[in-house]
Amino acid sequence: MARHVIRPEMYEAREQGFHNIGEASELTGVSSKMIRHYEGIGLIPAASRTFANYRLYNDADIHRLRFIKRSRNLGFSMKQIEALLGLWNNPGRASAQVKKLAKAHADELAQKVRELQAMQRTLENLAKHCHGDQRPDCPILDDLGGVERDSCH
Amino acid sequence: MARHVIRPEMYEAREQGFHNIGEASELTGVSSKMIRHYEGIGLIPAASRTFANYRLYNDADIHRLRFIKRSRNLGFSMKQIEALLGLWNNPGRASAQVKKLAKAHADELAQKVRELQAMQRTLENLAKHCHGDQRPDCPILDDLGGVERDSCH
DNA sequence: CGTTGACCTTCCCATGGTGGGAAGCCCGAA
DNA sequence: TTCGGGCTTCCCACCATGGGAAGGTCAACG
Repeated sequence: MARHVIRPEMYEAREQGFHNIGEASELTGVSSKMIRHYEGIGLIPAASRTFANYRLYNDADIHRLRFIKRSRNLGFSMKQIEALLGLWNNPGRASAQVKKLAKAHADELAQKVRELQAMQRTLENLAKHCHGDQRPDCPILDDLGGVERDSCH
Repeated sequence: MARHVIRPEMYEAREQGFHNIGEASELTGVSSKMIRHYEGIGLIPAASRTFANYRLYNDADIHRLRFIKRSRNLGFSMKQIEALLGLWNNPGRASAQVKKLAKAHADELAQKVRELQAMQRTLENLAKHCHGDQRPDCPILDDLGGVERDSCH
């Protein structure tokens, strides 16, 4: 069993399958900036370091970062990801808890979609009635300015 | 014609149809905080003041704030609103310019909707395959963790 | 007239994610 | 040994909004 090396040199860390932050970034799609940030807010544990203070990441760390990346891609917030990570690392979890989180977020997304679609519909409608030429008259500006119009149907 | 009053008292300002920031906020739905902020970033001109340094808003100011509020409700950014306000106040504008801005924003919204819907679909799909009971096995976590699955379409 | 409570003023700080950049140290290859 | 790039920490920026402190003012009521 090897001597308990707390802060190895870079070359020996690499031999043991560790990655520096740049490699971790490439392997996970999470920028170095954000990896440090996630450590700062406690979303990932503080990385071990080389003698020269470089951060070191093992496969489990990479895995965790990929989990975070994928969760971000699905629009989860940091807080939600914190909860998801907790469940992920808890063998005694109930899948119902995970499903509840996922459904809640899906509902948030659906709500957001409805809001954006409402805006979009309104805008398309306004744009449709704007002749879009050199004249200054514009129902879009009229609407934004609160002009009373007979909102054609 | 009345004496040129630069900084009147509150009571005489009110007689002349001015509102303080709280009233302006109620009339427009824009918070006092944001009204001050909009002034700070130059989105609205610096308000006139009473002798005691209270901000004063006339009907044109209220109108402008309503325009901003409505634009925000449609999801326009501050920069876009700045441009819209410029067109609104420019009698020589071409409605084509306004329409272009509106369409561009509508397209942004549509893009955002597509992104959110993709997330939502993925999530609903994952949740569908999660039994959601007391057992820890969970395809949602498996997916987030990057477990290779035969993604049953 | 005085008190009181609501309002106004400026100023600083926080949010959520992400990025930019400076100053200084370190690694690896030529 | 030198040099380009990567690493470290630290601060600042974005966008839009809100919270709150400290202090001055207004309006209404007794």
